[in-house]
Amino acid sequence: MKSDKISEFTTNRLSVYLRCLNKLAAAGETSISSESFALRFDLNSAQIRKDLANFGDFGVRGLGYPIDTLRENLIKILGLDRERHVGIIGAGRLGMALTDYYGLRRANFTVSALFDADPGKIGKKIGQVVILDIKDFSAAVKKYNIDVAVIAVPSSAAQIALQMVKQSGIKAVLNFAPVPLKSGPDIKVNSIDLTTSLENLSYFLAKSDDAKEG
Amino acid sequence: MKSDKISEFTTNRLSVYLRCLNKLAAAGETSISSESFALRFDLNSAQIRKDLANFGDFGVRGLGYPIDTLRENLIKILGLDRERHVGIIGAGRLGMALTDYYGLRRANFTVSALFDADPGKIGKKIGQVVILDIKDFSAAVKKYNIDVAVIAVPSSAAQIALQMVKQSGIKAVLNFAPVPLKSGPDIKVNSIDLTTSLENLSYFLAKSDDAKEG
DNA sequence: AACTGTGAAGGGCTTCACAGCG
DNA sequence: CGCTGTGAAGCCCTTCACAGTT
Repeated sequence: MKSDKISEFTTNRLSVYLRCLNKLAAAGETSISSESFALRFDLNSAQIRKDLANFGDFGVRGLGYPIDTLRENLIKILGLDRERHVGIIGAGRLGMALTDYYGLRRANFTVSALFDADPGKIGKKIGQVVILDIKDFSAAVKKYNIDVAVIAVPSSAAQIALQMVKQSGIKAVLNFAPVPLKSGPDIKVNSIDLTTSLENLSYFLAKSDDAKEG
Repeated sequence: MKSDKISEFTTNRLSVYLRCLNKLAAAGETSISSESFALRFDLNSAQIRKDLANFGDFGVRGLGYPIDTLRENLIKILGLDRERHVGIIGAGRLGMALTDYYGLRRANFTVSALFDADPGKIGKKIGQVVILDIKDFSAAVKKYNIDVAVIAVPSSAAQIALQMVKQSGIKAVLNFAPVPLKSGPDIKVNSIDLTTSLENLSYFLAKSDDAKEG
């Protein structure tokens, strides 16, 4: 184990590995080789061995990786063994859809509150989760021990929302607004940019069109 | 202009550039240098010049890039000048939220239909968009000229959905199911993996926790 | 003088290939 | 013999540095 500086490519793959291991465990499998594991993704087996070797010697030469202990190790490495509290900023369609998104629960993330500026929304509930006034954000962060913020507001409001998040002391942010945010050090902002994904598909299709036409 | 093989890193940045240019144009700016453009993202100016130089000599030495013509060029390059028709598979919360997501319209994508297997949903409408029986998918693809599919079904159904999409002849897919899909050549599958993004945040927080504890 | 376009250098992620262990 | 763990090679993306253009 020599975890210097782990790349995001690596940790993202660990997340994928874990989901696959969960399935294998449920199917009663007890061990797997890097080679047959790699076949389940579009990966080279050395990639998998290297990824895992960053965190420990989990494998057994001649046999492969024991599934149960590898699962437990990945859960610890990814921090999925502790509960996280999430505050979602923006109670639009996206914010509401995320509120009872099962993937959050599976990652041990609990949505503690939704926030919005619209007086017509404040006080309403999405399932168990209440919509609070955005003005009470900092207070709610302390009250509910919120450690992850989700930015689900229009692009024009995203930078201000991030500013508020930073001031509240939160260190981890998931951003859905399709704008480059100035974050700064010591805080992690993961952006999910639907617009870029769509335009990337558009580029691919346009390229194919052009190839056909000449 | 020597567009051999353009990397996805490049096209994704082009998408971000374009959005910024739209803002600049709306603000009445007429030209911008790669250096001051780079400051708006976390990028090196050479990166921007190289990205653009893949597609043409859009700049003017001594002056920078004219905003209007660069915008028009990026729109053409990304294929945003032609309308695309989208079919969304899965009329759950996510599918419905996407149906009237403004980002789709902005990229010149029109949602033609939603598809679901639940008889209780079939026939209902989300705004202007009707929910069709998934069994009629291939017919609807032809009828509406659908060229982009969005997979918004549970993980367990995602691979089957993709199979159906392939058989219908669609070449571009946006997948929200957090599973590695076997796609094959000649078809482009962009996955948006919320689970990985969340677990990546979890990893970051766990690492910080550990650093504090020793 | 200002700024683009680009060959060359640099840096990082992936793949190869094999030593070493069970 | 099978499979892991890993140094070295390969490959690709980014950054540097500067010649060339207006």
